[in-house]
Amino acid sequence: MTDGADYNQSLKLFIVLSRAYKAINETSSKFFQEHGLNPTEFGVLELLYHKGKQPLQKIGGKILLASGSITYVVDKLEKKGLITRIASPEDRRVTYAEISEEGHRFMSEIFPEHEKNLHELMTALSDEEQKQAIDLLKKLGLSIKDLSY
Amino acid sequence: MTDGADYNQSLKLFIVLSRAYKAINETSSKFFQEHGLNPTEFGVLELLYHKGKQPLQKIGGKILLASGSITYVVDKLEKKGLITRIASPEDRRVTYAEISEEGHRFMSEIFPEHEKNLHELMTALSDEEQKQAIDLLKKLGLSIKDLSY
DNA sequence: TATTGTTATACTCTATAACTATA
DNA sequence: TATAGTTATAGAGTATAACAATA
Repeated sequence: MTDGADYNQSLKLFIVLSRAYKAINETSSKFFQEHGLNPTEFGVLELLYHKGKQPLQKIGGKILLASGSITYVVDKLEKKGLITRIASPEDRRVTYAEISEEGHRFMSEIFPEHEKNLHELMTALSDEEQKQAIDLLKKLGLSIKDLSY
Repeated sequence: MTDGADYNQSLKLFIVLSRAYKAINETSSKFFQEHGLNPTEFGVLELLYHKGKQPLQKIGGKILLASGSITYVVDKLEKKGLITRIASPEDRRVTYAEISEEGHRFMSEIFPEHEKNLHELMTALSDEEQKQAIDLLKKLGLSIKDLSY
């Protein structure tokens, strides 16, 4: 195989990867929006739902958002009553965001629905094919992360 | 296998798919930006580079952008000297966007570099694994598109 | 001095609606 | 009437920089 063909195959992989991602993401985003959230807000809420309270700083790191933007997103979620700010007793510079009772109830309802939606979108692939795809994409994603250091 | 486990696997596939896509996309976006373009502008330019001149209307359809937004993007590319507007002789309502000589030179330089970057990002997967990934993702992407009709 | 989070501000991108000109 | 593209406008989301409080 020539290098040219190789390049072409990588481009093709990028294209099908983009299309699959965008198709799924579009569906998910619509779902979030129906529940009054944008993808960033859902991401923060999901983080707090699954990993417990987090310093704002840390949320910014995980969601890749500047500190000023975190304040903006956290404000919005707090105004919706889905999270609360909690001052850290150890370090008074630090503020935690924690999911509220209402937020927890909310996520308990919509997260399984989100999972179900994803499951339905994935039914084109058999169980075994999904496993293969997961392995390949995990390998790919991890290696790229390594490259970017 | 229970339904629960199934759902979990779909979620996992979504997560690794998102991570891989975002990692690649971030790298590509940075590359575009280094050359003065955002991903949308690159997308339009790539379309014109590979498919020849297109009515603005049609560009909007392919890139999924409202007509007012297309005007905005095309304006920017035109100001950069990378494309030109051409009035249609047959239907005077129609305007084509065509890549300029400068735009063509520009793409002849950066597109192969873009491909090379992608190729390097994909080297974690063997030739055979890339083929598998392409098949799986194509299958997935197509089926989701079908679902959304 | 460095770090956390907030505030103020500006910018980019996109959508919408009203419009012009053509068909 | 319908369509293509433009213009004007507004809004969401993000980044940046200056700042206050704390370490």
